[in-house]
Amino acid sequence: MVDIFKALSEDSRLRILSLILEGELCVCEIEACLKMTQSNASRHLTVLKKSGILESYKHAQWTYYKISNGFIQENKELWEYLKIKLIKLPSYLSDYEAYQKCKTQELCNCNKRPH
Amino acid sequence: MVDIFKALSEDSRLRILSLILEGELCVCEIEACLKMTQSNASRHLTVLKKSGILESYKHAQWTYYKISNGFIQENKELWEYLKIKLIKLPSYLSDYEAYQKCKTQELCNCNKRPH
DNA sequence: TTCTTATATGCGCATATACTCATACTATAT
DNA sequence: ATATAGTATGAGTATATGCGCATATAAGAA
Repeated sequence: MVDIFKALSEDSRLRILSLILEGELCVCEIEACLKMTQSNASRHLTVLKKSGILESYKHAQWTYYKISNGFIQENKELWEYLKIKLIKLPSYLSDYEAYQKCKTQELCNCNKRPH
Repeated sequence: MVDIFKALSEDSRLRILSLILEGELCVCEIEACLKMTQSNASRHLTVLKKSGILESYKHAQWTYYKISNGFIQENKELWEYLKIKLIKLPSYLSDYEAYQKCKTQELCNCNKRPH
């Protein structure tokens, strides 16, 4: 329980989650949308994964992160809370715009994703 | 949002909350039930209050802390989550026993509380 | 093979957090 | 006024966390 809250108690990680609500993302997309360094993006995603909130799979060079089904099932109320509150973050509007741009610009080639 | 999660990302503070679910408590009760130093108890309660999760009132020498109504109203889903999960903490059983003992032993005179 | 791309991680630094001890503050009791 | 009880907070210390930089690893492309 503490691990989940620790993972959630950082601005950058909440911003990451607010975008992952829209669907799975790879590290380079986070890096581009949220303008953070690659190592920083990777570390935050690792924290979120270790807490059980995210899960990941690899395809080619890319690691795709998405919300863990197990997390949703075991933390229904918290998940509902996050869905409501994350899109109300002050950063969300501009982050979501950047996310839309990323999608059209295909900054990395990760749109080759299997799903 | 981050402030709430930061306040929740510490074991002692979750234990404090698990007891405050039962009703309001003063600092010396936390101190006695959870066997922490007075300053430690006070600081954790201050963190929880600053995050908006707890509110407090003073009566005589005592400061009583309880869940903030505003917090409950503005964070319904999170509050539901906490009510379910806090009593499942590994520490809860023995903490709750200590809490019961405190109540009967009247360790401090704070049972003179107005409510 | 060698080069490129995407990701993960070791290291060092700066800052944040939690703890203890001592002390200040506040309200009551004598 | 002085003593006592409950609480809050400053100072110092130890640990945790987040960051950038450099590098390692892994998978594809040329």
